[in-house]
Amino acid sequence: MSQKATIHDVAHHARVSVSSVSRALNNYPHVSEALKTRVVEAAEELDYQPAFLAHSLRRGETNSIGFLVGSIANPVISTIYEAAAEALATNGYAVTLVSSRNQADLDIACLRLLASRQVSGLIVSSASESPEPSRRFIQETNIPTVMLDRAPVDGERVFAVQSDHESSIREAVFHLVENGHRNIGFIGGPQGFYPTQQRFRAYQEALAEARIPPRSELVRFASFTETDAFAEALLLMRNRPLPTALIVAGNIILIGALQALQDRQLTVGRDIALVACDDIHLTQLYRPPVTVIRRDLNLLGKTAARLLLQGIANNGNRTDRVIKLPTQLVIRESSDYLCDELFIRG
Amino acid sequence: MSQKATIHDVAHHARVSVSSVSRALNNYPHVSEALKTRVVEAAEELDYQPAFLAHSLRRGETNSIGFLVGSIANPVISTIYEAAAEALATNGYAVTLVSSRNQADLDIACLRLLASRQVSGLIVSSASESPEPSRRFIQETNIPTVMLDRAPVDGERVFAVQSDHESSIREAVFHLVENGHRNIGFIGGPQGFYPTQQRFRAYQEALAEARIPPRSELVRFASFTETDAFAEALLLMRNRPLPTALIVAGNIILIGALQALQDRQLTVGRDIALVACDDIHLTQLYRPPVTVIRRDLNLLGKTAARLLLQGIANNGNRTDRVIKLPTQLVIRESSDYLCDELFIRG
DNA sequence: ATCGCTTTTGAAAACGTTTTCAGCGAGAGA
DNA sequence: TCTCTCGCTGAAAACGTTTTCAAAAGCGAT
Repeated sequence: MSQKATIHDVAHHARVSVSSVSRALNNYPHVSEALKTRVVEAAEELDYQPAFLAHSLRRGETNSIGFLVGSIANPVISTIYEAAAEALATNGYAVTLVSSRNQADLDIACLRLLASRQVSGLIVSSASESPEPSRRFIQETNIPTVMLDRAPVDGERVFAVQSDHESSIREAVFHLVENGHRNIGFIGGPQGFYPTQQRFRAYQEALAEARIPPRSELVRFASFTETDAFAEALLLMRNRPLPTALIVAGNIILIGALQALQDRQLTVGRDIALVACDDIHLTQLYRPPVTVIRRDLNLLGKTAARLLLQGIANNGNRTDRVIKLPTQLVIRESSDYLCDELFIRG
Repeated sequence: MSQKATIHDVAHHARVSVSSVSRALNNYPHVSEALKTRVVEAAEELDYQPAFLAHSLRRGETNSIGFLVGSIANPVISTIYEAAAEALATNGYAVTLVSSRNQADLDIACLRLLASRQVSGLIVSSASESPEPSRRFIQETNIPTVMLDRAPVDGERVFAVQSDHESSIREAVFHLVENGHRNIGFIGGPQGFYPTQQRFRAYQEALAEARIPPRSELVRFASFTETDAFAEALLLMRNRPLPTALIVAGNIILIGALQALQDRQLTVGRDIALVACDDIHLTQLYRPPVTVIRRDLNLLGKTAARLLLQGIANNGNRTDRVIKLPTQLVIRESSDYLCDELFIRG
């Protein structure tokens, strides 16, 4: 009673063999009612809990999945994590979380760690700009994997769940153009970062469609730190022409951008229109409230978990490989006004 | 090469016994240089990685620690997590994170899950209001545990790292009193929640010291959701007298409180002075910037990791049981003005 | 009664390590 | 030369399960 009871103790207590105990407790066929009840009673009496390690070693499956993030301090990621982890937990999986601290070169080490722990599946939301080694690793290790907001890797059992950044960015650009803006700035994350690529491309295409010539002085890319975003935003504000509107592609970037705007004494919603990505608390509470491209982070996490569980169960059969979830432009005061230049030009 | 190489393969390749391979790779004494180099070469050639499960099963130690949180979407917790996890990772530990979703009754299930995974240590930052079963469980399971901002449990190897909420709350109260406030409100988390208790007690004591009679109409407690905090804050604002200053004990609570203030058309820094806990991005970017009780979350996480590692290594020897980290009142515009009533009274 | 089939059970192998135990040389002391 | 120690190595046990294999038991049909 003081130490952990093993399956042998249960077998001894119930006066049966260990194999019978295992069968009885795992609901195998061909085990008599009498034996089963005796075993269950004995197990309860001894408070028997199967040893996870021995179980997994023999079974070759750990019932745990690895979650790789760039930083869990990012509220978007932590929300997705929370949703995915809940879904996974209800299916009996524990999740071990590792953070690469937004350092691309640490990604591969984190993946190796998780693989060496023999996780049954992988959810990857790392921040690598040039994920070649990681991609190859995932590919050849063949652990069922779902990538969050990344281009899917070629591989038997690699899935992806993405957000439809493009359509909402386009919508945002048109919204700004309609309000008279022609100098629309863009600050994104690292250029190799998939969501940044998607958003930037949509931004460019929408501008072209609106017959507004692109100006490189109006776009900047930052790393994942708010200090860097702050610096890049300041640089953007030093250029001429000054943007009358700004699309900020990322919630950490938004922090830096807002700092920069305050630093330059620019009033959001009057001097400059602002559109941000992801509806975090800050965007709602900021004065004026900031226009935002919203997505259902909860759904994103749940979908990732579902896809992964399917991938684990289906054992490589063909299912949907990548799912793209919708986004939604929520217009708030930060951008809901007519640009001065509209009148100047008009 | 296609499948994983086992220690037997290495032994065969190097023409030695498996036991020698194990000894050579684990730097045991009494192994000749010649044999060692041969083994190491063979291991590298086969890209041998010890099977985690077998290793842990035999060794009786998983080199992984469990982290229980109420919600990882709370930015304070995720920051602490990030710091602790980094320190643990550099010491060779992986951490499996489980969230009780702020439901006290789920705490015990989460702990059981982690215990069944045979974690080597535990960091607990759950939100249980009445953690009796959890406390008992931790106590009797005797896994080295550090509790974050909780009253330490009695147990051989249970530690705690806390923050000195009291002194800064006192300081905050005196700061508000000096500025002429006498109706100082307080909104906290659940009453059984340790940090709330500490903060509320300090609030009461400071008021008493300033010879301001306590008024129950000025204090409210909320759960961990911002919607509940919003509701409680609204209730507080319906009472009379209206507070001229408000201490908000928690970052999630702050969200709800700010929503309520905006809802009631009260301008922070003019109609009402605001002091919040924990310096998140929002508090710096809000206009006016909000006065805050800051603590070094990074240090908190690192300290927890250090304490836990000591607890695991020392095997129950006496070390510091609880460490209390300093906090710091950072006065910003949200409270840095004189209260109107000062003049009315004066 | 014997045979064949099905259900039920136990013994033992297997998972991949670490650790214990014993054996084998070689050199030292008697 | 014989023993004793000491450094090194291999065989095998152990960790706690699951799974395979074989055997026993029950049972209807020949």
